[in-house]
Amino acid sequence: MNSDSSRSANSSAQKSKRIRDNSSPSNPSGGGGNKRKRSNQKTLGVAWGANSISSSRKSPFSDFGSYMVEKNRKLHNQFNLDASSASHSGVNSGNQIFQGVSIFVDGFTIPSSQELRGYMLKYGGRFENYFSRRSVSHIICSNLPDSKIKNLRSFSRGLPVVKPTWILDSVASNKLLSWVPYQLDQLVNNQPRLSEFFSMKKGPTVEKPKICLTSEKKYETEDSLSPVAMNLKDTTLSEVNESVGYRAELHSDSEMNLQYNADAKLNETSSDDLEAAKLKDTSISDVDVSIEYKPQFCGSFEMLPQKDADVEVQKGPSSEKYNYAGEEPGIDDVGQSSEENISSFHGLSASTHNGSTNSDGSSSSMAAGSSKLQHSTLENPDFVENYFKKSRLHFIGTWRNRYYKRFPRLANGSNSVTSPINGSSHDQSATIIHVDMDCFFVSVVIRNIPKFKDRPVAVCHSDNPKGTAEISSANYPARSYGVKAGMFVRDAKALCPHLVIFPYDFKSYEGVADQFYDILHKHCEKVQAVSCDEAFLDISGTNNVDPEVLASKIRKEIFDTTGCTASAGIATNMLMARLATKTAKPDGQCYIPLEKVDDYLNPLPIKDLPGIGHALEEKLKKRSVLTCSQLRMLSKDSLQKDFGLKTGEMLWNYSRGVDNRAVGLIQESKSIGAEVNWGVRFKDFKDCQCFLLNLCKEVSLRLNGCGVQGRTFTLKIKKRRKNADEPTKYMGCGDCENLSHSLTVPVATDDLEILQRIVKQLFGFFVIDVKEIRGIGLQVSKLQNVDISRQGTKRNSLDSWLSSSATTNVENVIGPSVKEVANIDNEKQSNSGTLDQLSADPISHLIQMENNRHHSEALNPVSPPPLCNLDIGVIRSLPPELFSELNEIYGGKLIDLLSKSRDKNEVFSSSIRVPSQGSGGDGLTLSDIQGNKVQSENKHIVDRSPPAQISREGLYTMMAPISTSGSHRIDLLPSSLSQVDPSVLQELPEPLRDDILKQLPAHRGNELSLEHAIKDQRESGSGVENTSGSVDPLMENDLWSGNPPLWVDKFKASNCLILELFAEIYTESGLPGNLYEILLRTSSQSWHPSAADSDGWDGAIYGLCELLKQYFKLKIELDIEETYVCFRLLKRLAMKSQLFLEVFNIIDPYLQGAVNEIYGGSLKV
DNA sequence: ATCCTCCCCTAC
DNA sequence: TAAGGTAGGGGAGGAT
Ligand SMILES: Nc1ccn([C@H]2C[C@H](O)[C@@H](COP(=O)(O)OP(=O)(O)OP(=O)(O)O)O2)c(=O)n1
Ligand SMILES: [Mg+2]
Ligand SMILES: [Mg+2]
Repeated sequence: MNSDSSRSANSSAQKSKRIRDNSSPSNPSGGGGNKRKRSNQKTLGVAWGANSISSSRKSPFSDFGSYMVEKNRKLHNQFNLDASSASHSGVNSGNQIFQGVSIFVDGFTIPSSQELRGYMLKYGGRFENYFSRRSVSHIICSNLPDSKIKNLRSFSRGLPVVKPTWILDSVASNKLLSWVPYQLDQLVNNQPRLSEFFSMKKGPTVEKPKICLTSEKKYETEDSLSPVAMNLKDTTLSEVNESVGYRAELHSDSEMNLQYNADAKLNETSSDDLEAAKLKDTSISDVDVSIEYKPQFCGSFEMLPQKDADVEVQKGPSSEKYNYAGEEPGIDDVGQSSEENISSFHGLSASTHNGSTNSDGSSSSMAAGSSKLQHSTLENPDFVENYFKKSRLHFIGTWRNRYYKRFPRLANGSNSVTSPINGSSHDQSATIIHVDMDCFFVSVVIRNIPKFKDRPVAVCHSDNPKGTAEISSANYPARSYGVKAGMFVRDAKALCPHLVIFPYDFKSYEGVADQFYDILHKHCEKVQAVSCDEAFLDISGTNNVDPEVLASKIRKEIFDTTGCTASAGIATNMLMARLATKTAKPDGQCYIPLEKVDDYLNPLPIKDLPGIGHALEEKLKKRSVLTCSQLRMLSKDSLQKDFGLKTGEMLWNYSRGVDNRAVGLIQESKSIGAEVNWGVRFKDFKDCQCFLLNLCKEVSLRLNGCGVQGRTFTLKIKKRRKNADEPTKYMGCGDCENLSHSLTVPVATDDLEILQRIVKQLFGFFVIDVKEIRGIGLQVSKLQNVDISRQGTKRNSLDSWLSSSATTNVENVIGPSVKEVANIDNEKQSNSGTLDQLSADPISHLIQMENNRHHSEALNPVSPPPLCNLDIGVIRSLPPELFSELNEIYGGKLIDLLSKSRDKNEVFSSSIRVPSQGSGGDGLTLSDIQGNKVQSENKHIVDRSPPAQISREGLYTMMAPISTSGSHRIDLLPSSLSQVDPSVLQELPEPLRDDILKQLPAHRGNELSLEHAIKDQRESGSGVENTSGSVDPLMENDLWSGNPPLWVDKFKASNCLILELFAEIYTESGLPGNLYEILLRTSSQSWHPSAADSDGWDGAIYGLCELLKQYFKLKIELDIEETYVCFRLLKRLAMKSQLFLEVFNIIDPYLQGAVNEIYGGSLKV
């Protein structure tokens, strides 16, 4: 038995309908019941998530989570160790050669940074693991690549870059030598660095095949629904008779004449009745279609409102394939000539086709048995382009888009479903009409050839009695032979040798569908389109209309206008109306009043309920549920347990005739895609690439046509199942595994090139031999309107740093903050100016000014802050271009400011360590301590390992989520308030200090020591040493050291996205010391009393954001942990599609490259 | 809890 | 020969 029965409803012998292609005879669990078997072959696709496969990968970071744990543990230990040793030996005993010197070791050095660190520590200097202009006085490095030198220049202006021998020589001579002779000359060693890992060409692939194998094995044993088991069931007509007989009772008398009786239906003699009915209807041709409803045939859904786009689209490769619209849908172009050769497919084809879709010229030219691959993707580069033109499923699948184009007002217009319809949906007095054309495709193609109406007719591509072309639609005489849609033509012919086959006529379908909907809209406001031949009408409000009369009227008008019959069902909800239609067919109508619902449903086979397909039917059959009455026996709970919450409820409701859906809503589409699962055969990767390109073009055009862009891209691949037979169906896909991977990028796009890049990346996620590919699809979701997304990018420039969420009014957040800062500045100015650090951000102001320039109507004009309010550190760290621009704005005074400030660095570093000369004792901030304790092992990894050790894979793995189980999180923060730099605390505004102490009622006693420490700090500046020795466990609970620290909650409640995310990330895995340092420093620095700011937190937020900006920008090169944090932050921003670009645009270019690569190159165009 | 990914199911 | 597309709903299981 061939397992490839896919979606074709095959011959009566293979009645098994389509389970899954792969259904094999022996899985008792049934097709749908299979537990989820995920392919294990996902690889980079889960880079952003799921560490599930990390164990199967070999990389230095294969287990980043435990790595972090271990590292943090070490940090802690070392912290304690060094803290104590520093107070004893380090500070007191050693020669303070390097007093005031704070070095940052960049890149590989001889001696190692470890050794250098040792020297610094021993001789009174400082060693920074992270570069910060504020804390570092000298950069030590042996060699750096060109690009790095350039970077260094731009933002470390003024800082000496010195060779490590300076340290050694100084130690040797026991005094601090001038660093000048040791300045790094322009040598470049081109040492491989982290940044190069990012650009490495080849991703890791070695192990994928292995993974793949296991997944295949899995699949071997799975599935296996027996197609044999479930057959023959519905070939019998008895069922039908039964239900038909039953439904006769339900018919309201008035419609009896239009009814197509069950007996007749199943009877050869039925054609007479049919003819009679038809004639009857035809005779009543008094209803004329008003002109205004004449179809416009603008069918092509890819047409854009804008001209340019339109033109562009028309030029596209597939510009015409969707144009199903013809000049006249009319009852005109009949195939009179074909009347003689009733059964001649080609004869009819010739007349009906009349040059519409055709392109037969090419196909007939082949003739030569140039192989059956003629129509495959092989040897046919235009395959994609041509394929859809001839696909019926494509036609009906895309019809809705064209419909929406015709009636755009329905999208948000009066049809809104909200209150009135919702009300009526639960209202048992609602009245719903469902209308569906009878055997639509057949009806249309024979609508003007009466003599075929009582003969068995089907629409199909092929008349070949041995062919595997599918029947699209069969008329009712044909159905009496058992011919059904989806069946292979050879099976249909076997059942009904005289079956007449007509070719497709998509243009006419389109035209008739337009007429159909014009009529519906004329009679009812609330029309919900289901498909090109089917719709729901909600006529609940209209009191004076008899639903049955209305339905009758509509049907008659449809027939008069189109020459095709329609059937209608009337009931109190959509479910019952639809069931009624089925009963009514063909050419009839049926009303099921509320009180008849139960009687109607009880004997109804569950398969007849919409929503129950083959899978559910089989599952239920196993529970001996065949009819609705049997289904009712099951409790809702058990249904929900077995089938899921929603599905269970649906089953429970439907079996009782309950359906709460409301008619009318056109929801904006959630996804757009294109796929081809026929004729797909590749001999090599090149074929595949070409196909993917065409698919991308197609999708890009469709996105364009709909005026949307998307962020999530899903590539679907049908892969020939192992050991699967050749497909039964000619050029079919046969028995396949369905695989998919998706990628969500930060910025919505519809751009072909970007699409290609994304798809290329996605394709790489699969591990697959292209020869095994039987189908490919690309779907785009997370759609956004194109003008909205454009707006978004425009709006996103500056302010969003402080905006918290999409729903937050930017002005509410920004406005006050900016203002507040201004206030703060003023206050400080009037105060003493001792610390005016960080008050304003030149970058923001620059951008703001830009905005003002371009949009004179700028809401919040802000003039550049007074010179004295500028943060020198920030100014200095600006890239040269920005600096000079800003300098211009300030009339060249910035340069002066810079040179002046060099002498008095203290101004903006009172709470931070002072690079030179630290104010007396150079009080250790907590983060200093921390920083010094940080082992440089990460630096080693970054700077010294051969590139191969940090593969891209390692990077991805690193970014994978870390287990959040509590034990994995190690607090990087100091364990006690007493470890906090007193100077920091000193600067805290009263409210906060009070707040802190209030939070620690049990620790009141420490107030004294706190005060004491502060006092000490004031006098001698060596507070830390004094206090750090006496670690007080009672102080555990303060703002910085709680568990989680208080600041985490504060951040989470800060209404500032970035802070929230940082808090999240911290909660999951801790933060690198340097980031923590920034948090700490910022919180204290930007703390300013303000009337509008009850607890000062807003100031901290603002300050932190500013600092983060610097952080991202200043970083010479992030070490692994920092990279990790940055990635996690970026990933979250990308997911939320907020602030991503703002951050991305200012991060280190290397990092940008890496991120861009992760997003398939969708970022830098 | 809520989201996301990777499916499966359903309908035309 | 033959054109097995499209989109939404939803579930399982994992990440957050
Ligand atoms: N497997 C299928 C199902 C449907 N269609 C197309 C042809 C149908 O004519 C049209 C409408 O589908 P219906 O389910 O409404 O079927 P018909 O209109 O053909 O018959 P019925 O009288 O049962 O509505 O969609 C198709 O090509 N392949
Ligand atoms: Mg129909
Ligand atoms: Mg239909």
